[in-house]
Amino acid sequence: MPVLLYNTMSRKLEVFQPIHDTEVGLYSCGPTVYNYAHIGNLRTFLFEDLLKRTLLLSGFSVNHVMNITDVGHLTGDGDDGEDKLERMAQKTHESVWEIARFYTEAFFKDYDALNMIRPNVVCKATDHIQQMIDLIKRLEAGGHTYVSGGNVYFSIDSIDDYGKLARLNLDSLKTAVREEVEEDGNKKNSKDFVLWFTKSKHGQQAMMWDSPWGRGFPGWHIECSAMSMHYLGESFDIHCGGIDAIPVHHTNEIAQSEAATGKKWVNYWLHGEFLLDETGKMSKSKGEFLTLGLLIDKGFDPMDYRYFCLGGHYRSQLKFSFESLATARTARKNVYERIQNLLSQGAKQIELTSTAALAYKAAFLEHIQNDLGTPRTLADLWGVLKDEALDPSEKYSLCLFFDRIFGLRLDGIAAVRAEVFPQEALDLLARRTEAKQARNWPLADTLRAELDAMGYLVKDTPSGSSLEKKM
RNA sequence: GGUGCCAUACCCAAGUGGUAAGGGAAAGGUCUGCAAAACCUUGAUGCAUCGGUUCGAAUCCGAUUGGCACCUCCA
Repeated sequence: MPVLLYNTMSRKLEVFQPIHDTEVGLYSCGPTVYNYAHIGNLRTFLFEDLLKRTLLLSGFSVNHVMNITDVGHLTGDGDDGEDKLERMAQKTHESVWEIARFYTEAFFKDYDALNMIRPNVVCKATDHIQQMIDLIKRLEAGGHTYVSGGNVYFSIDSIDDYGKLARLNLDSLKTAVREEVEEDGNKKNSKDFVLWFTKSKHGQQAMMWDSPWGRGFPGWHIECSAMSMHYLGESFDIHCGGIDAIPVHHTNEIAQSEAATGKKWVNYWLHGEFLLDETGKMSKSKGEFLTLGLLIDKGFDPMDYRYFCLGGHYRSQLKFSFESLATARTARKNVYERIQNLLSQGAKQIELTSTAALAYKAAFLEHIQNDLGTPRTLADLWGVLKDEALDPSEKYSLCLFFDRIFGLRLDGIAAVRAEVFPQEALDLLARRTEAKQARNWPLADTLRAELDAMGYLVKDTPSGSSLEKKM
């Protein structure tokens, strides 16, 4: 079955066809490691994980490359831009290397907690300075660069299709420079961008390398071009990232990559939409800094956030609130409980053969392969769980199949809750049962309240009373 | 100022021409000493407003209103 993906370049749904048969080259713009990732950042990585899982389930092999931006990510695009890592280093009095390392580790901790499949290659910008210098040399040889004020710039007027991804209207952009943004007087065209810095107004950079243009550091955009081509070749299949990368970062990547090779660089561009909070766009500087760690501190499981993201389509803005997250948590727990019940009924993983089960599987594939229709597949999941015509093993097996996309760790659910209750709680429960038998309702209710205060829920069933740990 | 996106029930959210997925919340019921839990049932005659195209529109076109994003580091 074909996989349909929305390509930002064409603004259309396209049938996905890799360059090499069934092998897919996938590059995703990784994190900037000067701070924790917030849950909006993580949403984009979740979308990429879903994409990768969909390709894998569809029979492709995926070579996934992700970069770590540990240098050159400036707060501004002019030659006076300050490096985010440098600024954080000044604030915390740690070295930029320590900061980058710390937040890289923190990033992958979140990555694993959200059950995302790790990339095949994780590459740090600082390990690939030579590839960047080589690429700049090629651009220089091709007449696409100029040196001004000590920095090497890419000249967008040296190519004729600048801005094709974002469909930029260059004339109107030139006149729309905002007042508070200081113009970089070194640029011939205001949309030109820096490939190599040797000058920065903001003191000494800790990270500097020798280059043909002097000791300095690379611009942000060149890193993705250099590393993606290094690992995936001069033309590859998919490049993805957040929607904000379209007008500047990806636009500049395309310009320099295609100017250097003279070839079409990437065939499919996929972008994830933003997660919004109550005030609009989520940012690290405004309002509550929402990290996965904060969610966990508030009692949520990373899978709650994963389920929450599954509920919205990746190309739509999604509104985050703790209320919505709690909704997702309840829903997710209900799924887990139903699966637990299936296991209690003796459900096992089997090969699906019935017409009904195969129909569910086919519908699921159709939905996920249609531009990652995760909200629809969640509905498929509920349809399966509630369908009386399916037997427990069929339901369970379908759930596990679906989970190859969902990644909700449904395969880790055990048949019975292996919970051990403290003797104190069991004693209280026993006393309550006695009280009930003696029809001493006030005492029974008091004991129930005590257990509740201890964090245990009492469940009365026809076969007796039992405890459950409150979640 | 320029560009683009969106507007679906109490909330979140699918659905791009054929008569409104799903989840949560809520209500009712069964059960219960009473609760909780569990299980069952119920939900938009309508998809911001107005007009148009069509046999037929939430879905296409136009206008209006409202919200958001990007153009500046940002996932």
